Amino acid sequence: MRLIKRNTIQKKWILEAIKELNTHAAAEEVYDFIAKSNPTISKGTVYRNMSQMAKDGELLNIGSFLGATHYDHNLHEHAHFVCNVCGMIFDVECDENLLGSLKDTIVVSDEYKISSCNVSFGGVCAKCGLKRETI
Amino acid sequence: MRLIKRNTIQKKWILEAIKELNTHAAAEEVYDFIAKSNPTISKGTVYRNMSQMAKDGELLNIGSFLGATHYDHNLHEHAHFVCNVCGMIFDVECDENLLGSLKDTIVVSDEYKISSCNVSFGGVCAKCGLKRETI
DNA sequence: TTGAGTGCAAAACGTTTGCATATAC
DNA sequence: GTATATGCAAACGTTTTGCACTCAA
Repeated sequence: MRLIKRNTIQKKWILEAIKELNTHAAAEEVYDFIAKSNPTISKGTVYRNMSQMAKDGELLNIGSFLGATHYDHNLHEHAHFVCNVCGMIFDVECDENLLGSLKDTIVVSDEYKISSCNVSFGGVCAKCGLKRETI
Repeated sequence: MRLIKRNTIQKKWILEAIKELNTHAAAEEVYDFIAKSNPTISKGTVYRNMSQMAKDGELLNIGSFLGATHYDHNLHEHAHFVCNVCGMIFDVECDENLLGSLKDTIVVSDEYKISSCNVSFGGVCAKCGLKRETI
């Protein structure tokens, strides 16, 4: 277990970037965004911090889509829609009670202890759907 | 669009392997399993077939966990639990109606068209929980 | 002062791809 | 016979890692 935790400026940049981007960003996007104003930051630092922050509950790991792991600064439990064409991720407005109660309704098992719940939908977004029709 | 589809022996091996393994296998595991008896099969073929079979609905892509994409031969809609320590994946018995109705209850949006739904839980399985206690 | 965290570069990992060959139809 | 699917190996993009150095506490 980690006992001491330092507040580095890099970690501050990363949290700010995810919030400002507001696109359920992957590490690469966050790195690119920060590097514009602070080109000395390293990719390793971004990857290291983002996965640690997810473990610490400061970010939500919402899953791996189209090859990259995406994070959410919105810690409130909610679902996502992922466009399988362009990779765009939308927040999904679904029955809050239903989603919230999903965890409680599962049959209790002594095989595992649940600590997180991930609901994601896949499909095609309106923009990509239109593009396809015109081809 | 693919017009013709051939039934190769490799595809047969792959489907058999996933069913026999019955572990929500990733491509690497399937390759290793087949290679024991048929060492000439190539990884590229396994990857190509598994992703195509998922698109065709012959397999279910249940998501990317701990770095690899996992598939299910059980096409019936159900949820999964993933152990964040050992990567073991369990089928989760949860209220069937609840899971089935989740898709229907989401607020209709003209931003996207949903075609798949993925529910996964994360945590620690009993085996890994025990190991931790003894450390 | 000191060790947690950084920057850098190399490597690891899962996956995709190009191409000549083999094979299902 | 023909074009799809294969085997192989090289390449790709994401992520992890080792190491010397920096800087927050």
